[in-house]
Amino acid sequence: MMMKVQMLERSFEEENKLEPERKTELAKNLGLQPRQVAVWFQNRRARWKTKTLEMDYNRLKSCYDILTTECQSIVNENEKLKAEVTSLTNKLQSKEVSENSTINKGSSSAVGEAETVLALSDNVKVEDHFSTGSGGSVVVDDHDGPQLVDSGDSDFPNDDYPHEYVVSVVDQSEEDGGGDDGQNRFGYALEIADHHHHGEDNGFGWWVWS
DNA sequence: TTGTGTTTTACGACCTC
DNA sequence: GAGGTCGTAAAACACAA
Repeated sequence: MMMKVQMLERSFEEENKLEPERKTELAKNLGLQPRQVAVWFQNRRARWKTKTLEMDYNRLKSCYDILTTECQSIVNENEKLKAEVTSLTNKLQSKEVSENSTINKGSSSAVGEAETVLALSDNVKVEDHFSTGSGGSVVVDDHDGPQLVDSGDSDFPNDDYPHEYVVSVVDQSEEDGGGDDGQNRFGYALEIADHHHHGEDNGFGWWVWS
């Protein structure tokens, strides 16, 4: 009996579909009914499919976990940079105020100029402090996640961050208004997985991870 | 020994080529 | 119509209590 199963397994490894000739030959060699051989192959294919689905699930899950961690570190970095922007903006404003008071102590003709400078400084936008003039990349945060506004001269190290990666982040926040539920993250993970690990179909129905 | 969970075998219903 | 998948019942098996 054990021998028969081993032979069936070997035959299944060679080819998981059963042609009529092979079926009758196997049945003859094993002393089984052709119907039994056919049923055995049907059940074996079902078990194989269940197993591959399980493997696919585990691979996707681990990929998702990695991407979730990466995403969280990017969010943390973003928070750090935002805090830095706030701090530097405050410093700049207090410096401008102290300079104005110095001017006020001077000639009365300087008062008008100081008022002009103050008025201008009030209109300065945060983004302006980052602007490099023309063609510079600016990352703003009016959604939950970072958005690449102008990729013309981005500071993203392109070798380390493939295009698909950057575009994916933008697409997600635009589509759902910056939502961050599990489903969107999962879609994101799948997308990244697809781009990063485009292993070829090995004929067994599961991915090969590079 | 027995109750319980898992695996294997077999079958019917339905689908595809 | 042959042969595939899918869902499921029943038998066989493994194992803890």
